Amino acid sequence: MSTSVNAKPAGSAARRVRQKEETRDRILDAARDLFVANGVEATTMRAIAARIDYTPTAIYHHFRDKEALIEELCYLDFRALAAALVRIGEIADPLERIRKMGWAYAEFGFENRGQYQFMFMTQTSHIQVDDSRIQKNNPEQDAYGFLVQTVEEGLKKGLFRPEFQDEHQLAQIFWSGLHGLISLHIAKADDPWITWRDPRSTIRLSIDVMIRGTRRQ
Amino acid sequence: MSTSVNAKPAGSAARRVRQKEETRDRILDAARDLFVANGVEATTMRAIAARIDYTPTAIYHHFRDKEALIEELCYLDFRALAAALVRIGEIADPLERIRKMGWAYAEFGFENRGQYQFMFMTQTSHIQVDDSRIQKNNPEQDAYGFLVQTVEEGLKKGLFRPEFQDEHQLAQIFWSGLHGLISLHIAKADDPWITWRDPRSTIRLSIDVMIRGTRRQ
DNA sequence: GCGTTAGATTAACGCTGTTAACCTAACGCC
DNA sequence: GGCGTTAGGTTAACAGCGTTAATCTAACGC
Repeated sequence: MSTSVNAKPAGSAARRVRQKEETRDRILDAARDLFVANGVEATTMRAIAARIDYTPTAIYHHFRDKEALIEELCYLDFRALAAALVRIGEIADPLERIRKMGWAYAEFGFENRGQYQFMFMTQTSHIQVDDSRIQKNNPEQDAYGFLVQTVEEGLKKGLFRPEFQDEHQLAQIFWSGLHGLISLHIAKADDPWITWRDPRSTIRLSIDVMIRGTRRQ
Repeated sequence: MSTSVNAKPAGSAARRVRQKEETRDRILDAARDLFVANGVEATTMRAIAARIDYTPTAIYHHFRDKEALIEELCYLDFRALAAALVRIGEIADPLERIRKMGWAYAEFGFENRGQYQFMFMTQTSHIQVDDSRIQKNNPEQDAYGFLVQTVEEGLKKGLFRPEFQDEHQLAQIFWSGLHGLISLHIAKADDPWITWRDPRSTIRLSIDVMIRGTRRQ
């Protein structure tokens, strides 16, 4: 995954700016690699710096502190997730769209365990992506808003059983059903206590269960 | 929640043993309080020691290191969870038992957010409760085993749709449906991005969805 | 050519988990 | 009853952590 969102600026003396952005991106790439490999907590600023042959202090010229670095990666990953879901928006039937979204969401989680972990499995009460950076309800940027919209469409078409009235509550049921399996699989994958089945097969069944359990008749 | 599992030993010169156990329990109680209040990572050995007026080094006479201390609390909490579920075992109908177990499980999670977090939401690939300490499949000690047994009973009675054959896979669907909501609520409770609904109400609906989605006809 | 600027470095601070060395009170034993 | 042994506790210290103040230096605009 490329770290930079926009193209680099070109120009005569604006090379400085470009070089600074390149350094910034190298920091982000190194941080992502180490976060994914060893976890956020276990990754030190010194290790990130060493990987790109800088001193730890250099990072602080690009990011306020370690938390700001994590936050920036979160922001990029939330956009990447939304981008992975967005072409599914073309599917007309809301239920079928939910099915495909769920599948794509789970795939993102299993393929990007490290990112998934610090996007959804760590307490982020203060690490919050600035509202101004991700446009709420824009499907290209806000995956949760996209799901809520799809559920709302299904509600309007009367596809769900009458006890479901609230698009947020219903979206949260779908979301957490998938998140539960993905996150348990990430946290407890190596735990011999649990006899794990193939997670993708369980995800498929789980989506079926949730759609069958919520749709009208 | 009491930390000690067994009664203290009584006797003439075995007071030493009893006193050591009392200190050990005070360490565990202090650690639990701080873990729950501030999280595992943010809680320092020095803070735990200070809370009971010992030096940090004293803890190391009772626990190998911080990880062993966490592991001990995990062990106690897994037993506490299983104990909270065990009287539900009396309910005859497996589906109704699953419903009640789910409800009790979620209640445990919402009421013990700190414990829940380090029981199910943190990577425990090395922190593993010794197999010899919790008896697998004993409902009083192994909550997951209890769920699998209940699902298995339902499978034998033909209560589930034919595509569900595997008691582990089905148990994992039920478990992760609840875990998803509990863990998202713990990790993202303060995130203004998500419009949260009352979690207990969503849990009730979610259990209904999963039972309706899996039961025969 | 020169003052200014900004990315990078060196050195250090306070904090963390952990350990070696020691201290001391209570034990079993003669 | 005195004594070596034991074990829970302390003091002091180590290496490594995130972070920061002071400094160095190379390139910029004028």
